[in-house]
Amino acid sequence: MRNLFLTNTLSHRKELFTPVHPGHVGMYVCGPTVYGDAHLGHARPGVTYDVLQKLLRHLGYKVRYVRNITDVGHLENDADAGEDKIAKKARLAQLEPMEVVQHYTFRYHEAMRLLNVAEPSIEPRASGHIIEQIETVKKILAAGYAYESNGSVYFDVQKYNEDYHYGILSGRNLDDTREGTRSLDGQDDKRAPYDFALWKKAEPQHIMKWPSPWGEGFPGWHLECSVMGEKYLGREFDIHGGGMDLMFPHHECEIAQNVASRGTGGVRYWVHNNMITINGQKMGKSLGNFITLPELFSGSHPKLDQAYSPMTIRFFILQAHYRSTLDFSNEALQAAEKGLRKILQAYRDLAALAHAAGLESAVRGSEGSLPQALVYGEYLDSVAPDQADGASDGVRAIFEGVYDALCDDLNTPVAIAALFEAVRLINNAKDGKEPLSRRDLEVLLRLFDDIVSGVLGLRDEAGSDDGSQKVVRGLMEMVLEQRAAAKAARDWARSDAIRDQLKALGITVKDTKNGAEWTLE
RNA sequence: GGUGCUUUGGCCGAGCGGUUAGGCACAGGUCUGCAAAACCUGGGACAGCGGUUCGAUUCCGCUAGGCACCUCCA
Repeated sequence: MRNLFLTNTLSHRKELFTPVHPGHVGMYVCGPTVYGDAHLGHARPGVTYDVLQKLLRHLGYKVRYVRNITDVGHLENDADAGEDKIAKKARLAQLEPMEVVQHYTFRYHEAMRLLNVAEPSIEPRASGHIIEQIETVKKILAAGYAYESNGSVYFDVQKYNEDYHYGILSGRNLDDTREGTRSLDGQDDKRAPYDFALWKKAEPQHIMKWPSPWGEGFPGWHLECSVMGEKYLGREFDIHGGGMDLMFPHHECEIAQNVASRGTGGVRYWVHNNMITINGQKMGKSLGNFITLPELFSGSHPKLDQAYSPMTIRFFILQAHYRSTLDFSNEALQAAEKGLRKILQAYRDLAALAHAAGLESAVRGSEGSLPQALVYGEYLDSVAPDQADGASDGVRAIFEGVYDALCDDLNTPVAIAALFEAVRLINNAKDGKEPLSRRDLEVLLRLFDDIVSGVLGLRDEAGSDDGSQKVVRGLMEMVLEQRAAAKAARDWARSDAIRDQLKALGITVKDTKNGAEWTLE
């Protein structure tokens, strides 16, 4: 099995990944709080950890991927008067909180499906784990790292910091935190401003509340991830992912809760993706500068010059390293769109070349030249080949370059650069300039199936097969025969008219040496 | 105020102590009835100032700009 290196936020350096249980990986990623549509920022962790889990599977690990849905406990702010985000949305929309949750959970799933993000193995909800959360609060109280106050329970950061290091993940100490913490009104129940809620007392008018030893209330936001991570992955598991903005306080609190309740931080590798920015500034709800995924897919936002397909968004994200900020702009998206098109076109051509050599793609259907998408929720179970024996030097270098890059802290941009080298080879072969050997074709096809389609999850949207595709192909063949006849008769007006009419339908026709080709936008 | 990150050609973005990814855009060429695509070739960058070094874009320091977290945020 190839070595995989990941940057661990705990140590601030790249570490060789070694799982707790050989051959198995437990991975937990913070999912969305479902009180609004997912925006471009949410696409980043979605895609990043999707690629990570697909790579892990491709390297031969059995992966259990847990991604939660936060449907209770996430407050507008930390003051006692802070309102639950979902309860607030429900109040404004005059809906049951669970209606809000249901609606946006569905919308989130739909956006992830379009982005070709595979379903997690388990998708637990905070509201479904109230009992477990109460049990954990009891444990922390029993250990002496929490206190009850007026029906709420708070984590005693000061006490914890005497025995452990609060700030181990984010690299700060309590004094820094103390200085920076702003004083908010209505924090009288807490002993210190940096203490955080494990259990919050519910006001009488609250809808989302549960009985507990401390009265009716609801769990604190940080608690769910500690509890559900332990429940499904064990007291010590491999990877915990999330956005960098969650590092503090969310993940810091999670570690503190873990240590206080079970004596271990619980996570071997903390992985954090960076933010997507717009005009150099973080895209976020509070800044009001975010663009939702449905808006991006339809182009319905004043900042958008056009609609961008889900695959364009996915490719755009993968062209930057996950730990760098990535700046949104129409120019960057359009460049990504063209680059993606180029890779997918080469993939089609590769499949055709391989087909001619008697080789079949593992991904596409048995006929036609379009590589088919992997079905949602599926991933290639084929394990990465160790090497590209027998291939030419150029192909071997590409093969190794791709795997080395992906295994080097998930360096997708470098892997993609190597794939563009392959595109050049494929194009040369297609033009008959420099034919690829059968073995080269075999290795490249396997690489594209495994990596482009499998791990990177880039699929050919135009070619998604829904039965009617076959009919369309037949019709196109007929139409292009008519046009070829017109051309043979040097009836340019007619041949151009056919091409223009097809163009109006979104079908681009290109004349090549081997006859006309067409692509659907 | 505290902590950390960052500054790469027209744009997006990798990377690295010595041979400087890739994509998009641009220019020239091949091909073509035209168009498009494809292919080939090309120009161009490492914020500024010092230092370490045989040699720095890469390491260190300073200056300037930008960003993130410290409050909810992927």
